Amino acid sequence: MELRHLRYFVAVAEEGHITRAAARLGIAQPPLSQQIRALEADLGAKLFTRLPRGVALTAAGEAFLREAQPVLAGAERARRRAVDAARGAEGAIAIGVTTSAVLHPLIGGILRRFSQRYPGVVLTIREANAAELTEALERRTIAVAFLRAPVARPPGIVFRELASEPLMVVLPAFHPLARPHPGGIALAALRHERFVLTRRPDAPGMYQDVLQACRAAGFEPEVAAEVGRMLTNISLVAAGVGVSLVPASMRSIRLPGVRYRRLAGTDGPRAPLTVASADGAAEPVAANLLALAGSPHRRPRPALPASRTADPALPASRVAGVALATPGATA
Amino acid sequence: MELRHLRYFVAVAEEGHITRAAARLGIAQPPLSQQIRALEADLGAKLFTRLPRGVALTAAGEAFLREAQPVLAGAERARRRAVDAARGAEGAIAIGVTTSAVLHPLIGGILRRFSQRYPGVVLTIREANAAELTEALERRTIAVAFLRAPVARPPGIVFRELASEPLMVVLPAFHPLARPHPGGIALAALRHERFVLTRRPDAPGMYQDVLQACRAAGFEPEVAAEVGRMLTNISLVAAGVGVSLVPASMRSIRLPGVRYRRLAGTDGPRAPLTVASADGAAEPVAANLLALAGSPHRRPRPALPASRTADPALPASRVAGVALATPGATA
DNA sequence: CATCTGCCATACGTTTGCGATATGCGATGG
DNA sequence: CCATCGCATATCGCAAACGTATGGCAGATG
Repeated sequence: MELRHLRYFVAVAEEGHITRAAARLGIAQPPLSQQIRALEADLGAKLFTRLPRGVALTAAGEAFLREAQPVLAGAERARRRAVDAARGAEGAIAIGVTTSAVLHPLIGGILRRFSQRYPGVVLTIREANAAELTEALERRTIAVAFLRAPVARPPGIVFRELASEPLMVVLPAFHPLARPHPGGIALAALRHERFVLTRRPDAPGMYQDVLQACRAAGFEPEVAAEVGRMLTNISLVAAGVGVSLVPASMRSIRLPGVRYRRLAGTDGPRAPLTVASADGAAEPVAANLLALAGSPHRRPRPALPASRTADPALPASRVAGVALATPGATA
Repeated sequence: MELRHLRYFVAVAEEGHITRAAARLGIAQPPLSQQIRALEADLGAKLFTRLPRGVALTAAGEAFLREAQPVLAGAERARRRAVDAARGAEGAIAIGVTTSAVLHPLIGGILRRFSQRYPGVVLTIREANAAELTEALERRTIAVAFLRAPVARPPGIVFRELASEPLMVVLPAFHPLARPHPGGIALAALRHERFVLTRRPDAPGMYQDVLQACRAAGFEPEVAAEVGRMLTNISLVAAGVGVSLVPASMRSIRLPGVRYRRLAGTDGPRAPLTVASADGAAEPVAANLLALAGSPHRRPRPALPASRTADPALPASRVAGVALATPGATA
């Protein structure tokens, strides 16, 4: 028994007529008669009673028809599911983000566009620091990670910088420097401040970048606190522990008593935004997500003439409303 | 895409190994490789990643496997359902019975054995008089009918007498003839009684038989009441309206104040038990029921030596416990 | 480091069987 | 009674499925 037999049988059953069914199937009548008889012989049961004008289903034929139709539909569904899965339009993907990365509007846009374009994909998002995400990538617990600066570069994991943005000064509202500064705050003006810095255990990253920037400005910063997450920085600044330098998009965190101020100049320290993934044969779903991250939607391309038709794209500062599913376990 | 592709794919997916799957399928390895590749080409999606040792499912393969297995199971189920339906082991049948026929132990036994042997068949039983059942057979509303004496013989309907039994006298308990009669009651002893008879409008049947028997016994019976159903006979006898003659198996109706007495002699009037059905190409389910009715289980066959091993068959007088489903409408 | 082994892919010949064309047979309808 | 309709049968051609033989690549082995 093959699917062809089922297709032919259903056609004949629906037409009640072998010749018409053959026309509908695009084959001649004799082969169709043969296939029907072969099916009957295979089952050991007559499916049709031959009438003078056409054919009619027997009780066995009725029963077989009821089962054959779902089988054919199931076969088509199997094809569709496989194709969808191959396109990456169906399936699941687990990704990881750092708190500071997910606040960047680019990431929000990527996740929003991905979930819109591939509604059949279940997106699981885990939030952790860069070191944990890198390890999760190695274990294949997650397929893609969005983070700031890489803290390790294990083999088999590729990192690609999507964007970078300047660091901003975070100040308590009562701080003298918190008043508006048209040209931004010179880094050297912070030489007597106490700093709250995000600590990445023996690893490069923004911790080093900030230190180097301060040294370039001519002073060694005094560290008031070292924290594990950049969100904590801002809390401590709000508590008056000190000042800090955070990526510009962290402004989305609008704690009371906190002010964000630009740094003076354009050559100040910057925070990268990085996507990391296993190289090798990427799963289609992950490939789609990476493709979306690789072609930043409506990123201004200076070389091109501005002839592209503007569309009602979301303002870049808005964080997209992607549903975040946080799985319980880490392993 | 054919079922063969699904069978092959599932085997390879389950084995994780083309060569082993080929052995399991009883074919050589190259054709299996070809068929898998043909399936992949047909779907336009790779289903396996070729590993140095065996193969592994891709995401598309995983999705396809989840769908392919139910499809194969569904195909096998379709085969089974068709075969069962052809055997008459599955489906539905509507039959009709008269009240007096269904009380006969033979009918009870037939229905009990049928529902035991073919538990997959939904049995619908309708109760009506012989004329209505005959018409229902013509309309194909029912497939088989069990009744007493045929009242009409339309073309295309075949009647077969299954058995016959003597009529018995039904008397009120206070009637002088109700006391035990070792040799039975002679019909002539009823010459002065008033009779309750089952009327079949302008048709042959037991009504005529009773009249003829009385005339043969030398008297014209005085009719006290004519009723439509034999069950009503007994009610009227219990009410003291008169006496009646009913088939012996009607003794199952044990109304208070009613006594059943045998008729004297062996050549008295008898009530047949008849099965009626459409001839032509009988549906398998109906054919099975007729076959069961045609080979009366454990009917004593006088010509054979009595060497058959007795089994704990039910006493012949017991009416089997078949669930009766009475459909609402007649049409 | 060279060799061997295991496994999948490719090549090619054989055969099965599907489909097309031509025709026969039975029943129906005018 | 003849024409028509519809399924069955016969025969042929060809595509495709299967088998045998062989190549190629990557681990495993000594």
